[in-house]
Amino acid sequence: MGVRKTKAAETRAALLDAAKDVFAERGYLNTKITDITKAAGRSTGSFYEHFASKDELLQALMQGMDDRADELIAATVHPRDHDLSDRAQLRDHLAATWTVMSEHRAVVGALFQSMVTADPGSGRTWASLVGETAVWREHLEHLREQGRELPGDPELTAVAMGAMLSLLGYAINNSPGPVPDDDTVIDTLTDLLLHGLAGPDRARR
Amino acid sequence: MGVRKTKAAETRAALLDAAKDVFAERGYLNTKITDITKAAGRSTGSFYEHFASKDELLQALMQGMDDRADELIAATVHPRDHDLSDRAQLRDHLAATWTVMSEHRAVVGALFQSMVTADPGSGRTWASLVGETAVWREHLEHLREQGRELPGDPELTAVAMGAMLSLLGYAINNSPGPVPDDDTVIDTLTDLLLHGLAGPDRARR
DNA sequence: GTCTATACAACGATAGAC
DNA sequence: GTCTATCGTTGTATAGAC
Repeated sequence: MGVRKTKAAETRAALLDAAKDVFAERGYLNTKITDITKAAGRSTGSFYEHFASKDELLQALMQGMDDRADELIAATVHPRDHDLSDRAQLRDHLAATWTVMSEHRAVVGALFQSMVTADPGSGRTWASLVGETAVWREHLEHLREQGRELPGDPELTAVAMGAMLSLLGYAINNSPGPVPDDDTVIDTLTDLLLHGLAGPDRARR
Repeated sequence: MGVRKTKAAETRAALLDAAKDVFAERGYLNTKITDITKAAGRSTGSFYEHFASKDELLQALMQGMDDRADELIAATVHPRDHDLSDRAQLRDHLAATWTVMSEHRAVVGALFQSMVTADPGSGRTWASLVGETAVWREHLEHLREQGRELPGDPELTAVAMGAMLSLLGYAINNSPGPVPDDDTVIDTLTDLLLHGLAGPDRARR
């Protein structure tokens, strides 16, 4: 790789990196282009050499996150047979999602803001949740095909779970005060989603 | 009430009403002051005679919604003893929340956008969820005092439930495509939160 | 109280030198 | 590719007439 390309790549990387910091601090929507360039030590004009807009930069950040997330998911979870009604497997899935959200909270937060800000008529929030939870939906469909009774439609159930994780994650990751630690949250969500409020003993009562 | 006060009240009401329509159409964040005044058939200057800012108008809308919501909740739900692990009672609580969100989706959507847009460091999302789910938390604490095992800390559990309802409601209320109807959603959420993915029969397997 | 007209600030985006 | 300087747009908020 030539020197010119290297320098350009460095600037691009610097902008992406600075954007993450600034997004974490002020939020995506409140961040101006100049906030990013200032934090990166570059000029306004230079920004547009690499990104057409703030939104395009966000897409690039998301791409980088997805790449690593796919690795994690593919490597950690996914034994060929997945049974979300098995405690260990459900917990693994929730933990994987939660971990990704924690490790990339700046990007996740930015995407969340971007999603919620979209034109109401676009249905982007629903579409986004459906996409994020596609794997869970497939697992639930698989369970249903095996004759297991589920709370309801697999897609709706998966989306509901995703909604819970997403907004709770956003709330916790952006809370300054005392907040439950990751393991506590994951355990609570696992039990809640596995056996509900009635708990595992209900049939014996 | 004098004529002058009446006219002023009418303009105020017209602005509030128009704001709801415009928020529903474009979303709160994408709505400009002039969008509201135009829809209300009033002038820009007149707006500031009644509200200091768009945010203050939103607070007024929220106030009006809360008043009616409190009526509904107080009247419909709340037998002295509340048991969220009782299917009918859980369903009533979920249905009440869901109904309020549906009937006031413009205001709820606006509040949601406003909440998510807030400075990340403010912790407003977490605080807001805690506030909205205070009643559920109390019910869960009551259950725990009676020796019932719960998935986890009552506040965390209640907030998780609220997160699920809030984001799912936002997604569904702003989706143009085919989406599950209210009863289906409420039934699914009830079963999911009552018995989880494992279902009521787990102990017998 | 309500209107019209406008001042003013903020920000996105580009032009042109280096 | 990167910079400085600047244009143009958009939206908030106010001034002053009625």
